[in-house]
Amino acid sequence: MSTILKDLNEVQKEAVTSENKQILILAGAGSGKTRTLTYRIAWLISNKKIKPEHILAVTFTNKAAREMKDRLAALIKGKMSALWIGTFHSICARIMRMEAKHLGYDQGFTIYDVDDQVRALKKCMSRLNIPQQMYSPKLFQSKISRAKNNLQKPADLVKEMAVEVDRLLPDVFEEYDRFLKENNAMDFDDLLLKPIELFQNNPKLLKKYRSKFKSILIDEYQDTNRAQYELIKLLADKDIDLCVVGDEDQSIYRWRGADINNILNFSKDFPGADVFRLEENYRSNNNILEGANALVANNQQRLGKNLFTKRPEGDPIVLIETENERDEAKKIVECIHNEMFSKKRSFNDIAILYRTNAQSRVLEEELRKNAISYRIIGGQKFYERKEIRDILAYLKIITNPQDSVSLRRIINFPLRGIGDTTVGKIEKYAESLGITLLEGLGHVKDVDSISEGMANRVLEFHQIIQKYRKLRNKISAAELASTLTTDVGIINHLKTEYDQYESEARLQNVHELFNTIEDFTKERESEGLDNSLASFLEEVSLQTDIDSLDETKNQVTLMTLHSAKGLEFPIVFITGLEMGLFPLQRNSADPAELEEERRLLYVGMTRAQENLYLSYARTRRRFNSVMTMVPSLFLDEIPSKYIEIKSTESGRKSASTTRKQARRKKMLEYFKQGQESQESELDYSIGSLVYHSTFGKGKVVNLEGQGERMKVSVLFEGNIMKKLIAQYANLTPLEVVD
DNA sequence: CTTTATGGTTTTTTT
DNA sequence: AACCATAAAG
Repeated sequence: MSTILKDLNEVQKEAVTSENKQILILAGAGSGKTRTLTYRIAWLISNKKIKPEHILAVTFTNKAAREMKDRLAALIKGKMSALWIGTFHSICARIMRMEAKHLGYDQGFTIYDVDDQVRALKKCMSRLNIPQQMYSPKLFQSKISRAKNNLQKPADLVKEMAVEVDRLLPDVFEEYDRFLKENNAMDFDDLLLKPIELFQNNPKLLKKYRSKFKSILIDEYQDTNRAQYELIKLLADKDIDLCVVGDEDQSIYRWRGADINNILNFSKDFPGADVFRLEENYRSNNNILEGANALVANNQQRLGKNLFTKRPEGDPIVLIETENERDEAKKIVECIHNEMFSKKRSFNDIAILYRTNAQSRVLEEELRKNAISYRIIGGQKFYERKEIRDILAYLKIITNPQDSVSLRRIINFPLRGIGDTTVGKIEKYAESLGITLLEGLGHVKDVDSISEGMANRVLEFHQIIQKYRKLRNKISAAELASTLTTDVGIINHLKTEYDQYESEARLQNVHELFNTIEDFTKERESEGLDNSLASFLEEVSLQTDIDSLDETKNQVTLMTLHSAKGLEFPIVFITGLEMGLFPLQRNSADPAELEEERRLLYVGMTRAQENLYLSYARTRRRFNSVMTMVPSLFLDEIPSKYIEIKSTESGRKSASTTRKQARRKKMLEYFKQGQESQESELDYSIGSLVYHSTFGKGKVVNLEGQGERMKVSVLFEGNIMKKLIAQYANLTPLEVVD
């Protein structure tokens, strides 16, 4: 172990070997915080003789957990499978799997994601006779989630008369929780709340876990919310080691309930705690780091620190000024080419970051046109694709027969002639008897007003589900998924209901899913861990996009700034630095939110090791109209001595002071009148060539309608004909050929 | 009763 | 482009 300590600097070493019961490590970006945390765990095991099964380590992503586990295994050459390491959500899910019965849940409970939650809420609203046209289920979803994150129960919410939605909220909330229980389901927030409830009501169990986890370590502490904080307070008794690591300047999840005060007040919460500051940055060149430091210095809510680096000055930060989002994408491609040729970089070294997922499309198109291979994190996730969700719904109802949300999703998919009305009748019948919807299907013959033919179709479906419920413990999860998918007719549906192009893509996704299930079960088996279907579904529900990032492929990475947290790249592009977009419009009014946007940029900038590019566009297509954009105020907060401007045309390089003045003036105008200015710029003509991001090159063969409602018929390569609505299709005109 | 066609709406970030 | 709600068709 002593040899290992050589890899650490003085402060890191002190933090790793501190004997204090409570430790706060304030670790700036790139200061080796994950390293410190990993080494502390190694030190606890090898020097303090704490067994891995007595250590609980919380990371922000599953990927981080996996990496830390691997590093540990290499460091101390011990078996790490007994170590409890994962995200708050996955650790809580694991606890709940074991203790579910104490809260009246079955062990096979389903985890509802936002989509499931909204479906559940719709059902609850109709039970309460609340019209969905007037109140959106999504609004209730976010309000309930917020309440749960703040540890509020329905009764804690005041029925304020001011807003109608808030008056209805407690009732909807209560009904929703009841619904989840009936369905043996928990939403994301419940995963954190239920263990708290469990520990508060069951001192014996709390004691059990307190003696299990002798040492608790938490990464990214600045992004913990109230519920997570409460859980830590419960578990981290006085004689338990608690070590938290974080950076208040990188707190970017306020909107999700994260409370920056958790880290700001740690020393008050745990008087006598040791505080260590890791202030040497090993990642970024000096220009980048100083630029980022200057930016974040504009925030009030921070403990303040002096992050420095011994690395070289490096190249200045490059600011790319562009005309519009397409121009922005083209300039970025140009810069990528430069980097590739002049510095012999590979695609792997490059990340392009943006504020909103919607910005990725144009970037993707340009990259594709230029044969630059890329991967995209987030946006439409693999497990959220329709065909995958449908198969998962089948698997969910097989592991949790109470789950009516999943059942409703697939009862008529593929189409088998069982419509809403029939389901409604059976549901009513089931509710009156207090049985589950699935059981109700079995008794469909007892329901009046359902015809014999219909009842037979329902029974046929019921039998197929029962058949696989019986099979579930006899054959492997992968085998079950694949035979089921064919058996219920999904494969056939995918083959026949889509054109060739789409059908192939979707079938490929389905096979990828089967492979994933197989890999998962085999890996879990070899580690001697739970490899049931339920555990696979849990893993899927809690997976983040970043978790599937495969760094071995040579590709440019595209993702949101939020997803980029914790990563680093030699070259980073941050796009769309415009008022209203970054900082995002609705966030700039509230000073606290503006500070969070600033931290988000800080996080983005500090991902870069050697080269950092910032870009903005003068006009941008947003919400279906072209808007005039004003450069982000954040650009003025980075001192110009760190910046080199790469202007678009005519070398319009005014002195920076005049530029600033102009920008301020424009900003004022912007705040006064909001933003608008539309241009209609859809000019396609019959015979012109266009490019589409999924279908490729094609030729316009017909036009219908005018202006916003114009429809374009395009014949794509491979004789695929598509009729597209011009304003949404996002077609790129190619050179016109006569 | 179910299926299909149509039109309107939507986009902030995510466990 | 995907999703929903609604209306008309089968």
